[in-house]
Amino acid sequence: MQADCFDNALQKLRKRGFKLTPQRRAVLRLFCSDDARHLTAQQAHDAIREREPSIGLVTVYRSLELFTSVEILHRVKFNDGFDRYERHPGAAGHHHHLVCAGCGQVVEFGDCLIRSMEQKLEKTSGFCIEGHWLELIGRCPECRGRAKEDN
Amino acid sequence: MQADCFDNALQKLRKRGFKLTPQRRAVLRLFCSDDARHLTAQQAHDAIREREPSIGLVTVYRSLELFTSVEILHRVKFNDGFDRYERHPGAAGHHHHLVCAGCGQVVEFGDCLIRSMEQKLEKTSGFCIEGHWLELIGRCPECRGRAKEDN
DNA sequence: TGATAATTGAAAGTGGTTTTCATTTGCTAT
DNA sequence: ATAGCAAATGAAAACCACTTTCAATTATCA
Repeated sequence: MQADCFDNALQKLRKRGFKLTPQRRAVLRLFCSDDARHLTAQQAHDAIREREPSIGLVTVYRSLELFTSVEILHRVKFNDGFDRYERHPGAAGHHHHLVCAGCGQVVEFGDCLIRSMEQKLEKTSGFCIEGHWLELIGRCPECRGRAKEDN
Repeated sequence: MQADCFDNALQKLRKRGFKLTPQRRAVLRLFCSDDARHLTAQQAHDAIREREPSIGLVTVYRSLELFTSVEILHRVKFNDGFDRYERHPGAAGHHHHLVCAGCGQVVEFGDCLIRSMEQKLEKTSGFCIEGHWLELIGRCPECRGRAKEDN
């Protein structure tokens, strides 16, 4: 749990006139904890209910939407149909995701090689490129080991 | 309409024991036409109904699913929530999509720069990378012009 | 401390896609 | 040709992640 993360977010909400409810604090607390990464709304709801059993899934959805709109969180549309949320990376934190096809764990990586591809493409297509979306799918070391055993 | 495309697909279905119904022929005919690219199920249904008014949307979905499973078509999960289908690119035809944020038109491009990124990442992460998914979002020349006029 | 507008939770709604089920239809063996 | 049968179709209902509605609650401020 990073205290700055939590306090900065609270201040951001207060400054914009949003109410600081226990439910919103609970969602913030979760995403400011060190191990909360790439959570789906359902996963976040499950985690929060351990401390706050009465919180509704709908409220989690609404909090995630609100926090995304004020750039406290960042919404990532994964190809499995579940949106995921992570702390907003800020100006310098652009990255992509490597997802394990076996266990679903997610590893982040930078986008060092995409910019040059975009520049080439802008010349050949005439498009002005505004953003990109990259996801790699693979198998983590543990799941590769397990696959070998199964054979 | 490319005759080989159509005939090859029919033969593939027959070989695997699937029935050659008028509905399946109609879906194949559409996707073997030269201008059919990146169609959603709804778009395909609309197009097919002009010649085959009685075909149901459900049957189109089922045909697209079947053709994807036997690698006649390729399903692309776009971030706008609509799956799109295109002719299966075969061994050498791997590519990605550049989507115009204004009009939605789609341009394909090769993936020349991704392999080297993947190799680097396999070393640092220990993952065995099995696939990737890349979509660029931009604005085509026409939509850029229109945006200027509006200002 | 009370007024009030925002927030919450439960239930209902959305929209793309899939499943169910009764009917129809290609295909194969006669 | 044609009967028999499994596979395919169409319509309606179900699915499922997510969003909206609405009445009840609550954080904030005068």
